[in-house]
Amino acid sequence: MENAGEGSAEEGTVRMAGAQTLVRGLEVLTAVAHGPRKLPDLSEALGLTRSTTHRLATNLVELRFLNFTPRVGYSLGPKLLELGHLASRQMNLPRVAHDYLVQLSQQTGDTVHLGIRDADRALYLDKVQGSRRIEISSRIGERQPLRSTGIGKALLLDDSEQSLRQIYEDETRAFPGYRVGEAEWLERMHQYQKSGYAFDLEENEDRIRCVAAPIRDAGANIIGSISVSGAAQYMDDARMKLLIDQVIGTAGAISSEFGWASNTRP
Amino acid sequence: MENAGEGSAEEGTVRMAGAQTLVRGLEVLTAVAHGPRKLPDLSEALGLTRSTTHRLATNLVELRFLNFTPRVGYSLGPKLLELGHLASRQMNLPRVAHDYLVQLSQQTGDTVHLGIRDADRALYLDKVQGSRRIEISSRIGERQPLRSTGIGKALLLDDSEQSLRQIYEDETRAFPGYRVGEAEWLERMHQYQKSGYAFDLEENEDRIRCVAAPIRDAGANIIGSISVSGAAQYMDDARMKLLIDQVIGTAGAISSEFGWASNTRP
DNA sequence: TTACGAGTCCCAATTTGTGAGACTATGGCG
DNA sequence: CGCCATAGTCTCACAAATTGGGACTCGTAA
Repeated sequence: MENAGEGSAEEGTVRMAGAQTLVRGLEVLTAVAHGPRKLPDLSEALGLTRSTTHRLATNLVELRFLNFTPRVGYSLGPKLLELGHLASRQMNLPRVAHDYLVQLSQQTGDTVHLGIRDADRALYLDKVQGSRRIEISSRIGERQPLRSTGIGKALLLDDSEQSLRQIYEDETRAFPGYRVGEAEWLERMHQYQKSGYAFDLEENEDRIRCVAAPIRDAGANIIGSISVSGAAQYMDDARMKLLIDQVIGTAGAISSEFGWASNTRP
Repeated sequence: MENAGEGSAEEGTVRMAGAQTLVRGLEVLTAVAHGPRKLPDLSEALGLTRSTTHRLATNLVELRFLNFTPRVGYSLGPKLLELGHLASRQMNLPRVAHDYLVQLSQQTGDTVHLGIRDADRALYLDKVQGSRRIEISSRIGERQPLRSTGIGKALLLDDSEQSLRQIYEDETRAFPGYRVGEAEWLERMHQYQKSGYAFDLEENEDRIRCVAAPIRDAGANIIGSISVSGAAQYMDDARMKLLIDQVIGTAGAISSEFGWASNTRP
């Protein structure tokens, strides 16, 4: 009852339901994505004849999905810029992320949060309650400090040293009494930045620990973050270590909905 | 020598060389661009049967060019974000614009410039000499003031009142002796902002007048500008008025290479 | 000049896409 | 509580659209 039983994801070219021409055309598109290509390169890369490739490419050019520059090759066209931009307007993080959050919550049994950066605070956009009987005192729409929450720290993973200092000091002014000193905090943040995740070790709320990771868009910019939070009794160091992969994995899956591809290099 | 003689751009569905399925699929894509659509809407809008539309859409979803949300409809997918982003990396203004500049220069007989904003100055990236025997003392790579050049003013057409004042005052400090007063200048800029073009009335260089217009990207941001410059003797008010449409037209054509679509509304 | 590579075009064979409609699932309404 | 309406999914026989071999045209390099 599955569609196309032999769905072994070989290498891009999976067998699909009746739209060969469309699929091939779009494959041309993605083949060109990695840099301008000439017709023979394309036809070889896709395993198509020159005729077919040419017809496809010509149509894509006429519809402005590709540019053609004689003696240079085909490159991505304006229509993709246009659609890409419109796509980013249509996406919205909470809607796209929600299902992933639910799934992560079920896998871990813990409460999962989604947040974005709102000026100099972390703004909580979604919360999926875990199965354990622990209440976490966060609410959707609430703004929390960046420096002491998992969500917040994950949002800072691309910030410069200077920017981090700035934030730490601003928040110290606004909320005194944070128990991690500046040097120590910066040290930890550097570690998190290298590793691609962040912890909250009962810093923001007593007895609550979190594992968090950033969500990125097509430009690799951090557009949000997720965290798994639990009572310290369930969150010993060993378990937090285990959660890292799951949290990064889920964040990565959401990121790829926003066009992020781990192999995007300038 | 033209491509496709009968190119009356009726309404999306133009007849083209052998790739119906591809074209239809891409039409589905652009139909979804204007907001999430349900299957029946799509099939009616494109004049296709439900079956066909569904097959196309399904394939687009599998390739991540579309998202499907039950009970909501189809929306643009992550792959478009990804390709849009890559496309913007492949584009570069001078290369894309050059041919348009040459064409505009030939049409008008005047010298045409291309510039971008570089911090608080206008940076000249390209210059196409006109047919008249007039030397204009600009050079590619040169940085000029924003407030007194056509190129510069066109770059400011989206700036706020506050930002304009700031720039005027900064440049007054750097280059005293500009003959247009602040109030007058702001007044003119407001007029230009409303109209979508800008003049340089011998402000930057004696006896030289320009007509300029901005180039926009998919997000409607101003990414550069072009200007037609000529000796004042050839550039009376009447001729400048006539040039406006040509300059705006050329700027618009370049803009559309960058995914700008005049009908892009939030 | 010849040779070559890249792009363009043509046409018969047939693979592939098409559309009518049956079928399923889901939510709203009487 | 069950029935209708709506949205989406799937199948199949037919025919239309796509395919690819190869010929043709440029323009550049040798």
